[in-house]
Amino acid sequence: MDRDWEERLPRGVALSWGLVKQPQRGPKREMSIEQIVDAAIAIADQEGIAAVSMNRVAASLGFTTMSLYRYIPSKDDLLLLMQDAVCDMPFAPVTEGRHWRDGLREYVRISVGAMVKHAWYGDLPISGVPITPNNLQVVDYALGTMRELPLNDYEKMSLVLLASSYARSVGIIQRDIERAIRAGASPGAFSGMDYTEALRHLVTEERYPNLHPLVMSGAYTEENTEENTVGNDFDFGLERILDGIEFYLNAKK
Amino acid sequence: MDRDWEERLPRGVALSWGLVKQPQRGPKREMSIEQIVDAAIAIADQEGIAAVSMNRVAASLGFTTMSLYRYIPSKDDLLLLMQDAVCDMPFAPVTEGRHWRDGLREYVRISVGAMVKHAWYGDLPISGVPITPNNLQVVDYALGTMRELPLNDYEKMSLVLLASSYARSVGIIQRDIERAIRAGASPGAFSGMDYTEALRHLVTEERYPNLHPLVMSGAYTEENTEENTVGNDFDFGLERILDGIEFYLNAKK
DNA sequence: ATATACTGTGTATGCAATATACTGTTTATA
DNA sequence: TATAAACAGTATATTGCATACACAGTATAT
Repeated sequence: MDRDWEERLPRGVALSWGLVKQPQRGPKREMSIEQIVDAAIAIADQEGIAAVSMNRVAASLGFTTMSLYRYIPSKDDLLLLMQDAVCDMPFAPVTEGRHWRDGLREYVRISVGAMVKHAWYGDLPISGVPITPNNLQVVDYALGTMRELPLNDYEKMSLVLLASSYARSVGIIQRDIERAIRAGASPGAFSGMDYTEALRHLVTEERYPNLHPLVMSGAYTEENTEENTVGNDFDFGLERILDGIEFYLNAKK
Repeated sequence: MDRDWEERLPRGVALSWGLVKQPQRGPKREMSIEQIVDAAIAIADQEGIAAVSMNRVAASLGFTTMSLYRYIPSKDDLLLLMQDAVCDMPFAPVTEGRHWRDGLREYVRISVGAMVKHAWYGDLPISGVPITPNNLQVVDYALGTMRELPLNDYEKMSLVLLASSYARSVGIIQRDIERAIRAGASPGAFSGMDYTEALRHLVTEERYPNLHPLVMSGAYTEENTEENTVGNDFDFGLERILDGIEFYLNAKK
């Protein structure tokens, strides 16, 4: 009955698992961790992660700055909880006969969606392997898509890493595109578009022989064309990942 | 001869391209941007990105805090320059007959190496598509590995995104592993190892049916085994990416 | 009943980024 | 060559932040 392992967890992580003992005496609490995290997320959604300060969050709930520290021991822990909260994603329950490719596609699609909805998510660093509950739920879902595949644990983990890192990158770019559109860019003018002209001057053929043609054609800054919608572009990489997995599975047989 | 595009660049980006005009009059400068960035990187390498403050950097060079602002307009810009400096990577010059798979492997290997060397790199968010000179050099190199392949620009960009995002994720995990080892973890005890025991209690079979077995076997927290070195594990995902590309190339023929 | 563990608050500290004003220096130009 | 303009590094001040600490009031275990 050793509970040593609880103490070894970082405070914020312990909080995320609900491992911090509820107080028995004293006045009733007027807030909750969930409430605080929700308030912080609301602020971040509207004004960016930089607008999230302990003061700001507390004020938005009608309390003083220091009251938050009765619930969450530090701002870093608050950010951790925000991160984990975003990982509470609406994955469809796994249906029986679903193909693994469809499952992984769904996984990436939902992940990207969450990152677009919470644009600040990509601004928080990934500190290491997920160890918070919702984040692990995401990993569990991803693993679930590969349940029937003849792969060992290490292979599966490696593929989860592959898919999730791709989702993150795509999520960041998608977010930037939506930001640019929302900021009033003409529809069809995208992400790096503000810099397209500058890059055409700076990315010289001599110094960037391989990149140069892509900048000139507009492919680099993701200008939309008839044959190449951004969405298709992103799907392309995902399909290559899936192809790679499929190829490996076939080779194993 | 319109130079409008220069003004439209963010200040830090303009700096990274050396577009800011050198002063003509006044006293000789006693520092340089390069010097400042190097000093900041040295601090970050030793004590982490949190230790990098304008005051700290200036003091390490023997100047006052405010003197830095004569060179770099804001701390964010300094971080941007640090990021770009790390992207000055020692890619081997492209040899003629090299196979594209070897090229992409090299690309990922060097990228991961840079992230391990500068552990803080993964703590800086990716703000969007690369637009600084060294970062673009990295992109150029990655594109160069695919020079001979019958792919259009969008396909190539998508694959660069795929490879670089994988490199970043692996780099972060590798860094964590090295950190843990350096922090005195027994060799063979890795990344999430401090939390392994906790996760064994928390990741229940009911709630995490797919993840549970991996946590129990130690595969999730990357415990090393005879058949599965961490290095091999990381290589695995990369080979699947390469397989996916190869599969696609063959299908096109 | 009362000591204890808690609540939210008010105040204080220290650090960080950065604006602004200052003194002294170099150079273009009148 | 004189001198004004543009710059260098500095000193000081402002603002906002995270957070420690002490307080007054409140619920509960003993």
